Amino acid sequence: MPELPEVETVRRALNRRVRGRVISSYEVGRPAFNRPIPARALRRLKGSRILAVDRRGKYLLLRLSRGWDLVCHLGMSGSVSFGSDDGHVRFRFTAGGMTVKIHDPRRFGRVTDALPPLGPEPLAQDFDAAVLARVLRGRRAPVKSVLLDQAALAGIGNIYATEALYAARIAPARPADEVTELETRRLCAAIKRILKRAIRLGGTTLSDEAFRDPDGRPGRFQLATAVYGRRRCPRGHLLAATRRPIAGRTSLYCPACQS
DNA sequence: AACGTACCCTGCCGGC
DNA sequence: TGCCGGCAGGGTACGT
Repeated sequence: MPELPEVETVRRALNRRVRGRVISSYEVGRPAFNRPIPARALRRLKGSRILAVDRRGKYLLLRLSRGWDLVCHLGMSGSVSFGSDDGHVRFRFTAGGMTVKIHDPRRFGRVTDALPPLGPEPLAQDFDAAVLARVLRGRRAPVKSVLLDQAALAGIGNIYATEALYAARIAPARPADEVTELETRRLCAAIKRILKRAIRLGGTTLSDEAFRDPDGRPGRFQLATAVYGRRRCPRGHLLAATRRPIAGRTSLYCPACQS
């Protein structure tokens, strides 16, 4: 479920509530996530102070005293809550009297202590068209596949890749290394603009059961999408959905506006 | 190395 | 109304 803007929304709320607190207890759900939480992480959890909550791509990082990070990924259906949400709790901890729960019906989320290799951070100061050009260079795969590849570029998922490619007027199936310099500049600007706007709107909530922030509030970016979740583009063209998915996901695009 | 595919899970939705 | 297939915002492990 959550892409960069949703994770950033969670990060901010979490940071406000738990920074500086010491973890006093935790509980692993039964069943927990699909992948187990490493025992070495659980062993040193209790007694660690949360120095800050950061984010890298779609990962939440709890910066802990004793020099390590608890790394949380919300998978496709994960959410973080302080209070409610009593079903499907896969992991929870209490820090300074505040209980944080990770709720995840599909169990694709994971809690661990190390990050996989990740590409550049699209909202970092130094992310520009030259960096994006390096990401795309030498890749014959569809440009959308490369955007979704977390080792190439961190944080982008299907919603924001779809929106950014529409805004940059690039068809998702275009081979990445055939994207021109001008298009790369448009794509870079679109990625930054769209991610920032989505963060400002608190992320995307596609349905009642979908993403909520830790206080239970839905996002509002779904009201601002140009193509995702729509039938026609803003210029009135009928959108197409690729039956042959790109990178295992269906792709929505406007054949008239994107090439 | 880069790319495609299968797989991991549960819940919802539309079609019959 | 009820059942069933298809689909969903994620990553990972493989084979080529």
